[in-house]
Amino acid sequence: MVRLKSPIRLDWVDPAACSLEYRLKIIGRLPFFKHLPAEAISKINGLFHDHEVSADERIYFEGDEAKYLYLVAMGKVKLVRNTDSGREVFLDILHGSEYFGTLTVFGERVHAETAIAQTDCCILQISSEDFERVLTEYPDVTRKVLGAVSKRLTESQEVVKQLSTYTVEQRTASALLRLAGKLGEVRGQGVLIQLPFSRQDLAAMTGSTMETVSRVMSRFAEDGLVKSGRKWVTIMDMKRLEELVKKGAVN
Amino acid sequence: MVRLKSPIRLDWVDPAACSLEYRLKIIGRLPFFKHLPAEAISKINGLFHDHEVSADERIYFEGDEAKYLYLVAMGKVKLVRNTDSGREVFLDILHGSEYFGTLTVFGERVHAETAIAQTDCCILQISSEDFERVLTEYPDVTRKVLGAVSKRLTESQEVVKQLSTYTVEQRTASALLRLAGKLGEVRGQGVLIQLPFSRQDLAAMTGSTMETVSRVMSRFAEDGLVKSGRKWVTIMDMKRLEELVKKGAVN
DNA sequence: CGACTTTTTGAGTCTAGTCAAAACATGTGG
DNA sequence: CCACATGTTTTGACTAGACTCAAAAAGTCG
Repeated sequence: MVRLKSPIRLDWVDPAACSLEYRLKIIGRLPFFKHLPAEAISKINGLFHDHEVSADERIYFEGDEAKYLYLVAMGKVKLVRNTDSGREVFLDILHGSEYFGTLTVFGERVHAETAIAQTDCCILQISSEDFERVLTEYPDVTRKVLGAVSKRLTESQEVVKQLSTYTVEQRTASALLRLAGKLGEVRGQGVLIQLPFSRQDLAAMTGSTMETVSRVMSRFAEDGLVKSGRKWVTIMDMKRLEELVKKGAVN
Repeated sequence: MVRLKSPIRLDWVDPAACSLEYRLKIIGRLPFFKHLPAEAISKINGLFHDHEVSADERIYFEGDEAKYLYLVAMGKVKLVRNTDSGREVFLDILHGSEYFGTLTVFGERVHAETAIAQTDCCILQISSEDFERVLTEYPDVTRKVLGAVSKRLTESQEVVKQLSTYTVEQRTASALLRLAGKLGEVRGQGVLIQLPFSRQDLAAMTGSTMETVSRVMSRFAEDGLVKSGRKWVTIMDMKRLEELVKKGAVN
């Protein structure tokens, strides 16, 4: 079997700068703010503080007091839960203009998950009190936030279903498709997933182990479904991957 | 091994009647309405329609258009998702004064799950439009609803974590404790779970199979952790079950 | 008392986990 | 630009937890 040596270059935009203009763009793109007029966005912007985080740094820990709502301005953030035995369970990956952080406004006192910068990031944060003020001033925002949280609930339930009934192979295929849907970038024949993630990460996403995922990926590569290397994956055959998720076996 | 012959009687209150008084009590107990004054509750009550459902009947199906928000007035309702292969994945069990149904207001168009009456039930329902009117009239209700949905998200993520890392034994113990927390009733030495549920149901809750769950339950019974029979379970030793969830083995 | 469901148990198989070692990729400094 | 140090990925061998199929046993209800 031919092994590929880094056929694809991942090029990272180094953040380092969250200009005012950029902040406004990010905030204005949020599903629950995007319907607001420019002045409102500008006013809300004043309530956010920015904050650089380098790859692998923790933004907050499970159990920390939930004081802020965060936005990803640049880079990617992953949400995980740690088990008592130290294993990491992947919950979600976030990028441009997505929010995270369990807000006190939402009824929870502490963060239920840990947020880790998957790449170098620029993060915006707003305090619980300030956010509450925004909700009071713009009541329709609350409804949009409700929609956003509902959507995450639905997604989480989908993961529950998959973990309950799919094999590691199916879960892996499904995870790759989800990532491609969110972070995919067409590159020649395939779709490159614009995110550096290891077999360990993929194992956390699928509730499996590094070794098993590695075996699955090797099989996928042999069958021409993907190409991959150290911390990168390109999907070469979406269609067959999708079929595999449904039917549960490589044809 | 000694086998027990129905040591406990499950007595079911037959619904058949959702009196006005009872309806008001149910609606007023909802986490997102309970802070409202009696007149408001009474007014909101007028927007709800009641509706009897017998055990095992479907209230709505996954994929159905999401037109109503539902409340459990009497009885228990379970939420499941069906896999393509027909397997049932358990999501949640609801009883007195809990809501269900993905609302269009929440941003989703169709129900993501199927709702099944686990016992005979009395269900209250309100249309999407009417509920939206309530939200507009009482803005703080929206915030409470947000809290309720957030809580479910957190719970769902906990299930994801458990499915990813726990053994069937741990998941079974955890499921029993969760049920006991919600529906438990002290009976002599133990805590009876006030819900008729089969091994099949327990398998759906733990992402496992009837047979495996049966074996686990037999072991639990031998070790004096539970007593159980056809469609009922009594927990005899909470503490050891809890330890088992954490440590992962019967000491 | 049957007829029907649900639960239990057994035997065999397989998926996926563990432990361990080798192969490979990447970045650094000489 | 190469050689090495380090982290990542692959592969192998073994084991164990959980699934499948099948049949017997136990409850439940009319």
